[in-house]
Amino acid sequence: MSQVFSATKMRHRARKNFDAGQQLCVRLEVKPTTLALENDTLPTDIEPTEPAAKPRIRDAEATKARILDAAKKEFAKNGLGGGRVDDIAEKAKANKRMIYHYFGSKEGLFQTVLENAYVDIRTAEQKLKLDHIEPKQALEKLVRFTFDYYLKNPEFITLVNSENLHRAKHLKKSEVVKVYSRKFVSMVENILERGVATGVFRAGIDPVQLNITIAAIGYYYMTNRFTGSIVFERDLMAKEALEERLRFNIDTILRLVAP
Amino acid sequence: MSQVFSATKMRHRARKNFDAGQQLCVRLEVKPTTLALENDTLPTDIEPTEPAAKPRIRDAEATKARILDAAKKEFAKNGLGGGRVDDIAEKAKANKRMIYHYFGSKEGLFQTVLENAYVDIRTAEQKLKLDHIEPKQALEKLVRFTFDYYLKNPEFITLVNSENLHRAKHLKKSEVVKVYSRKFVSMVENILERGVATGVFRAGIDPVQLNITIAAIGYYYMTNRFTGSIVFERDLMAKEALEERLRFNIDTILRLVAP
DNA sequence: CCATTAACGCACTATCTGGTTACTTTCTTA
DNA sequence: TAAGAAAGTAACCAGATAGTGCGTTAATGG
Repeated sequence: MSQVFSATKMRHRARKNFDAGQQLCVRLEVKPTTLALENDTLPTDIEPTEPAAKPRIRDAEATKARILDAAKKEFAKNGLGGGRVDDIAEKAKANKRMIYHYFGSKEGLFQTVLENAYVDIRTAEQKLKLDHIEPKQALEKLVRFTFDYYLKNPEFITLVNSENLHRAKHLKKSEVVKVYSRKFVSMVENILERGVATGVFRAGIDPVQLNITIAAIGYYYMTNRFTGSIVFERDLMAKEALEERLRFNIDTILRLVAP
Repeated sequence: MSQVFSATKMRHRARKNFDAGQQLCVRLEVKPTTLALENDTLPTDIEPTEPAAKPRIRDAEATKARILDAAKKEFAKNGLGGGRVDDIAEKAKANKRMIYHYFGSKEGLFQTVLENAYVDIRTAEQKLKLDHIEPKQALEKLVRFTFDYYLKNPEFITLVNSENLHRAKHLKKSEVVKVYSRKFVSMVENILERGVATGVFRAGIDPVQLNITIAAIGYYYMTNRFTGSIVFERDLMAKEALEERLRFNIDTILRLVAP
């Protein structure tokens, strides 16, 4: 009857196996985890899931990181509105209070997650060092990278979609993102200029429009992979389908910039 | 003190200006709308928003339509998870009970809204009669239509995004959508074939890939109009920006299919 | 004109959910 | 090593929120 659970587990149970009118009583019987051993003689049917007094180590940075990671997954899966703070805390193996301590609110947490996501992709793009590669190859590499990045980081797409549903109110506040974006645009601008000079690209192409198009042909394919697979009656995520799409995308962009 | 509200309004007030422990008493004093005039001498400060005993007309189809319209707006604005059934009922000037009567559940309502959205765009596409136009012009017309449709019906985009967040579980159940989609793909296929025959298009282009690309370059621009305006530091929704983007898109597609 | 049916509406519930209060425990440093 | 700061925790709450039971009212058809 009086099995000992960790307090967290208990709360979880109380929520799932809800028995109207009793939940409060059950909760109040529970003692904090660390005090559990103060009770008098314990029954023998206790499972020793918690070997001894676990020497809990404190690490603010690690906890923050775990929360951010869990939040990224949760928001990516369910959006900002559908994401649950309780679930994030549980997945991060952190107390919900910590989330409010470090990030202030659910929206504050979302903003940090989103900001990090943008910094991540922009950083990865800078690492490509496209300025040092021949223009045509640089462009192909960028198309390939963009497609692969969306493929391997589908959370990025879902987070951005969520943010657009909220009219970019969180991103507006971020100054870092603007700095990174400027660098990115000028990178593509540089490729175009070099290509025009060599005569491999035609002149007069707006780097922003080109950027948008490169992102679009990959982004749309990924974000609509579920409805797309139904509408077009083929598995858009099959290996061959992905390879075919990437080839098509590279072809599209190279034809677009060709003289 | 004893102002007369419609029962619906009253409920709304009770929720916003919540005063714990009193809401029930307030509610119970309220009489149904049609009985409001049975009360004794009315105070003079009543605004005659409801002229007399309104002869409420019954129309199942009209009510359903109002619910669907309100639901489309609500789901488009807040997603499936963020959309509120109470708000839909209020906006539709219908009772929440009717939503469950006609659509079974929140998800059932969403599914109907989504299905209608797909049927709407596919119907509009069929009306273009692209089979009877010269291939090059047909393709340009399709690119233009797609872009304009997204521009004028932003709900379509948000609904599709929401559906993809839920891995297309609702669309999977819809047979109508598949039939309409098939027609659409074969329409583009026909344009391509005719163009190849005339020699204005190159051979070997997959109509599905072309379709995806045409959709992508418009869809991405619209769905990311908020974050995009920040990242690229220009108002993507300004008149000139929209015109420039459309020109760029037409150019992209025509260069893609050119021999 | 009456009775059946279908449209409509109110009050209510079980449960969830973001956020907070009021602590305890561990770490750091003076 | 004492004491303050920082990290961590459980319990709790007010206000939503999807969904329902059951009664009322208008249309319909015999």
